[in-house]
Amino acid sequence: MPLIRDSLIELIREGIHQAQAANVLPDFEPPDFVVEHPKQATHGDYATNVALQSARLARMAPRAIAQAIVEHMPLADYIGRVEIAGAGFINITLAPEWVAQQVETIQAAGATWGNLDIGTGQKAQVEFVSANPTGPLHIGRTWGAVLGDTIANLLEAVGYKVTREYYFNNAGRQMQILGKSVRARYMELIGKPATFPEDGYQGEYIWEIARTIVQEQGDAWANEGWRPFKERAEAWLFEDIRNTLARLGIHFDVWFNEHDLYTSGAIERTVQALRERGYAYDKDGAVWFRATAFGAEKDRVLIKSTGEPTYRLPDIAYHVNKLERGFDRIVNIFGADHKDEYPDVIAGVRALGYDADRIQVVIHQFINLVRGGRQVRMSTRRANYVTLDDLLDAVTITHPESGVTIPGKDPVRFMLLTRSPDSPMNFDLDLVAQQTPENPVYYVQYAHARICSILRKAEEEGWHPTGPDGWETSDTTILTHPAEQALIKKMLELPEVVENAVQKLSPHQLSFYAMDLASTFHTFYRDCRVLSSDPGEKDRTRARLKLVGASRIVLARVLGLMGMTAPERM
RNA sequence: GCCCCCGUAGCUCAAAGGAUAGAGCGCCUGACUUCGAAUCAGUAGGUUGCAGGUUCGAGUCCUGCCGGGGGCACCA
Repeated sequence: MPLIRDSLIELIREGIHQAQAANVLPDFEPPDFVVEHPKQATHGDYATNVALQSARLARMAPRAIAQAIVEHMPLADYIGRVEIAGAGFINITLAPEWVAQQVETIQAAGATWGNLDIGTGQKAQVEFVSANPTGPLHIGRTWGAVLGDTIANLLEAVGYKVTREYYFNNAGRQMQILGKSVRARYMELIGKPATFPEDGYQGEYIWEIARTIVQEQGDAWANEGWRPFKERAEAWLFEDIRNTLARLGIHFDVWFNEHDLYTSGAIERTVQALRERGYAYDKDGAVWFRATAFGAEKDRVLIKSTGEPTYRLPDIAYHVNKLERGFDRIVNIFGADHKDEYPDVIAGVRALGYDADRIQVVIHQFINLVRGGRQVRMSTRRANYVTLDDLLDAVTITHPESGVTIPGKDPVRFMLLTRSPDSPMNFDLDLVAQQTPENPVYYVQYAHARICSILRKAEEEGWHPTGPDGWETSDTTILTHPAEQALIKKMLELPEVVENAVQKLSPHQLSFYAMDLASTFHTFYRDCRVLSSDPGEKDRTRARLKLVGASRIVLARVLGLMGMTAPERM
């Protein structure tokens, strides 16, 4: 079934056509118009500004246009009332009987509720995190991690076959410094003279890696250069990064290694192809990319006069590789520091004749770490950062009474998903430390736990979902109470929220929807007693249990899309 | 100097060019003998950084300015 919103747009377009055919409206091309959920409940469930948008084209008063559209648009079974209001808005209210019946639809869809057929049969790839293995993941990386994983979840929900990919640079100078840093600590541990590199990594983890090597090798590496230390450190850090990401609920399908682009010859082929097409040339001993051919201010160096490629070359080769793997849609999650870089990559891909429109980039701003009211600048090199592991430890809470533990990924993911990626974020460590149960994260989860509690209680009292008289088979058309209707309508919005979030690559809409849904459920809970021992209320109890069951499905689904747990008790 | 993002309630943040700018936290008031009070109902809190412009209509689009962040490499 198409989205109600899209279906309404069709009906309205048809209304315009019919009115034009009847000469009630003059001929004009219907403008782009929106069908949205009005802020005010008295304005119905959906509203459109089509008449206002058409006023100039039709040379008529908006209200008169609205009148003509309303009189000529076909009705559907889900439409209850159509009204003209204000300056010329058309307000549409859903039919209560139809709404009530939709509980059945949601129950039948189960865990697939909210899924759409946008990318069915297509392959998508999301590249995110992609931090170089020079240290543990810090808080600054967390936003990209959560954004990428949630966008991947959303793409899966709309039908794409999704590959989650982590690209890491293990060929550059930073890795060499890492190796030298570890080597220096190692030498110190086995009592050999060593000088720590001036620009070395100062974190405690360098000592840990060195101690690991001492355990494994004793002093056998005393005469080794930095290379084996770099190899061992890289492996150690990857283990660490992988574990940290797993705690966030993130699992990658592909760990793409920059080094492979060299060994496979992809780098060489990329330069060659650019040369052949006239987009690469030699100057001052370096190889340049003709970025100006694609609107850039100046050309960029691909290979330095020292013979080393700049980051641009492997990045272009990598994206060519992605496209050759046949992805229909490629999403990159970058921090704001890469904002001016990716146009070069896109240009490079385009220069080689590939369809760069398949590539989308989500840029997120930086996390501004605040402690004691002051900004903390993060730097891996100077070991001035808060690790994601430490953060996850700090926000994992166990409720003293129930003994239920809510993993740290829940508040972390939720918090990051209440921000638009465009908006810079202040992350106050003092506030994180004094986590309270009043956090909206727990508000949403509490609604789910409360639902589970009702269903448990129902079970105890003999109300079963299946079997003879099971509530899953109940007739829900009696659910006409305003709180029941409001709850069902809110659940019906999920597919639209998913569609919006995918289209705008803005997963933060999920968290606001989740809070809204939880709130609507809590209001229903207050107004509508579910379990009744009155024999005359049997049908109502069964129908409401079906509604509660559907609410659980939708809440769990949203939490799942956000990568959070849906606790049955807390 | 040039380019990009941001500026909305005390704080953290939402808001397809639409109707009276919304949540959460915090403040204040009330509600547990009843399916979970991690809840609910209510109060207070705003010149959407400033000044112009476009539009029937601007937090949203355009111009200028102020403030914060990011970039402007033969670093990644």
